[in-house]
Amino acid sequence: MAKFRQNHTKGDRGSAKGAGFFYGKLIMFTVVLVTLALGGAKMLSGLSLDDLASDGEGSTIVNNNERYYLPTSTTGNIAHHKYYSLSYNDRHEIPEWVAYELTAADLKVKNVKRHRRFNVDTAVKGKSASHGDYINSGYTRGHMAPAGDMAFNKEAMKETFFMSNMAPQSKEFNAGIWNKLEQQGRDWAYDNKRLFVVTGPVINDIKTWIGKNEVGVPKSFYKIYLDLEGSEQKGIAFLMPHADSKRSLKDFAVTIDEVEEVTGIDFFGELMEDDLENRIEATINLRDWDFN
DNA sequence: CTGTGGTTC
DNA sequence: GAACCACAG
Repeated sequence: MAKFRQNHTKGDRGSAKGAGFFYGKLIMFTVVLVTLALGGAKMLSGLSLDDLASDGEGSTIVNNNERYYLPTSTTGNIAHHKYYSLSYNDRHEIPEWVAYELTAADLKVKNVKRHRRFNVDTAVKGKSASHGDYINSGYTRGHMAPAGDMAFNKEAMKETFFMSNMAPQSKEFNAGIWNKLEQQGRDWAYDNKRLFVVTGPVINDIKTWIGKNEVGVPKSFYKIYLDLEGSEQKGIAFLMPHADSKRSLKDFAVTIDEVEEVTGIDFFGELMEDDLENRIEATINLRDWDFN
């Protein structure tokens, strides 16, 4: 558990320019240090984050000035932004996962106005979807890291409007049950003080492509909430068909293991002790989560 | 909250 | 381009 959060403070964030190099070095250093500390006897000097990720080792990131262990990447195309990290699939031009922390403290901050402009994410490699790909496609740009989760800070919200954070969603789904799930997550973060959130489309199940850049339209989406702060450490996952529904969110709850099987991603392999990981990932404890 | 389009400067 | 209002779910 102590491995989840490190002793960084919110005040010592690097300035915008030049921070990338510093963080790059810092991340590489911490990856090596932590991996060795975890008992890995491998020679890791010189390995980059992407090497580790594509080796299925997971990775770490200084995000919100705290260090997190991230899911494995099937593409090795990881981008670390100031307020979230993502693994990008440039074939379909959508992320395979977007990960960040969601805290009660952030949710208490007065909301900033919704950002409008969508920007190409220069931190990911390969093709990017454009604004135009979504226009008149019948699909809206669905945030994986929701703007509503990053409303504590103008810059954080702006980051959620990177095209790399988008996946095509029908407006009914986006504003419907998906929105409901996001709101439920904010309520849980408020109650549990701090959640770790991983969200994405199911990449290997694309139903069609839109726009000149042929952006993949997923058949389903997942979202995982992990709570390591409370007395009862717990996790819950949701797997949702890409269609609006009037059913209860409970009907879409699955184990983290199930999402891992469907996506081929190892979400918390480096995050927890094996026995804790196994218990949390194999179990759905609906009673531990207070549904609205 | 999730999105959209249109207008103004 | 950014800021603003208005609309729909």
